[in-house]
Amino acid sequence: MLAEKNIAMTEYGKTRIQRKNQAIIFEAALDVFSSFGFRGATLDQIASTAGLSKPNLLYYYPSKEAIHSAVLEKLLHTWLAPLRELNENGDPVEEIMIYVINKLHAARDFPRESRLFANEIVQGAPRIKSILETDLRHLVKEKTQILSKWIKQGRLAKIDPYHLIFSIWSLTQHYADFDVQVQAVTGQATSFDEAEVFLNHLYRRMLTP
Amino acid sequence: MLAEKNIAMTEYGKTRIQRKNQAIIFEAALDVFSSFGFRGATLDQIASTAGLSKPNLLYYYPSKEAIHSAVLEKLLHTWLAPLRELNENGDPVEEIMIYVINKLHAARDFPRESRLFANEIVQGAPRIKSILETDLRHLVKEKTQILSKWIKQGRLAKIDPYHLIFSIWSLTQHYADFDVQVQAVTGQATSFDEAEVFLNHLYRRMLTP
DNA sequence: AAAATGTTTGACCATTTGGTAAACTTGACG
DNA sequence: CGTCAAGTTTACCAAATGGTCAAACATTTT
Repeated sequence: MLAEKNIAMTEYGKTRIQRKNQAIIFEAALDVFSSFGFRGATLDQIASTAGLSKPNLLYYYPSKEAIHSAVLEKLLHTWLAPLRELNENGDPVEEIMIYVINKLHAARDFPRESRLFANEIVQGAPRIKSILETDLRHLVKEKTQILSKWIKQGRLAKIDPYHLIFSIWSLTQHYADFDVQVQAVTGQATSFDEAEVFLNHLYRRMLTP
Repeated sequence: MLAEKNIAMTEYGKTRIQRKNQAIIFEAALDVFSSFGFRGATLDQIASTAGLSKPNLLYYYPSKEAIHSAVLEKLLHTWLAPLRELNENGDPVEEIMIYVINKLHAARDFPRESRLFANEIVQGAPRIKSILETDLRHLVKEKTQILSKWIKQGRLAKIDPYHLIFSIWSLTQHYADFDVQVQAVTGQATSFDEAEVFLNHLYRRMLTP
């Protein structure tokens, strides 16, 4: 019955205490997994970050894997939201700029989420490969078709739509994932305002037909 | 005397066997560390990849840390080489294009090195932060001054030189570090030729004054 | 060939780590 | 208030892991 309960709880907590502790664990896990990757993170670390005991963690989630999956899955959804909003009926360059800036702000506001992702993918995405190959792939395909249409209509410069999307992911997430490097090189806290100016210049120049 | 010997050997092997085995270990360690990160990698894994026993590994390197450091340090040197070649006396746009393409080819030809780096930095660069803050920082500063000069001379579009360099790192290494994602989304092996066309378009458009 | 030096291995150790069992405490509720 | 379920903790376990060591095995030197 423990198992059933835990599976059920993964999606929606039931009691007040369950809700609270699951949120706490979720936060702690995000913190630790994003800093150290799956194998680098330990249950003790997550437990102590959450202010709970290790067996107590395992009362709410059946295993380390389960915690990681829970965090990762919830993330995927919100992480892809900005791309979903790319609107066929808007102005091509402006629509893409909105997407770029949204992604940049996501990197600024949710760096842990970005790094969790980066950790997973750099190591071969063992736990989310299948999702990338289905959900993400379909979403991207859908959006590249819009981009291709715009290009055919002469409203967008002739560029490879897939590589355009990759470039947006890469350039925006870089400010979260490689933040240490950016800070080490500039000697200051990362300026997302500067980044915004830069990306604005880059994409307008590149995309205008 | 073991310790002394090992330290000395780290840089240049002495006997024939030392040279051979150190090269083998180095390769194996690069393989394993780049796939799983520092904590995700195990000595047993490295040993079996190298075709040696674990104690035998530790005969050549005093610790897991030491192996990792050795690999990482040797890498840093070659990894930064392309940027060093940015030549003040060349044509601005062409010089940058050469750098971009060199970096792209490095990502294509040395993906393990790129991923090792990515793993390290995503997790806060605990082992190379100091190098980033000194060597890398100085090198980048030097090169941004060249870029700034070119901009002032009107030979390059007005963009932030630091962010230009970040963008090059980000866009090129993306094809190595996030290769799984690229392949999952496109459904094919990553086409570096397409990437080259894309980056060529992007940077020429962006940089031409 | 003997001695000296270099290389490899099997057996072992201490610590860490994911996970469990059972006792104990707390809270919900009639 | 008393009972029962929910929640928490203490003590523990087995496997994995980084690392040691002395003995065995090779290779080179004399």
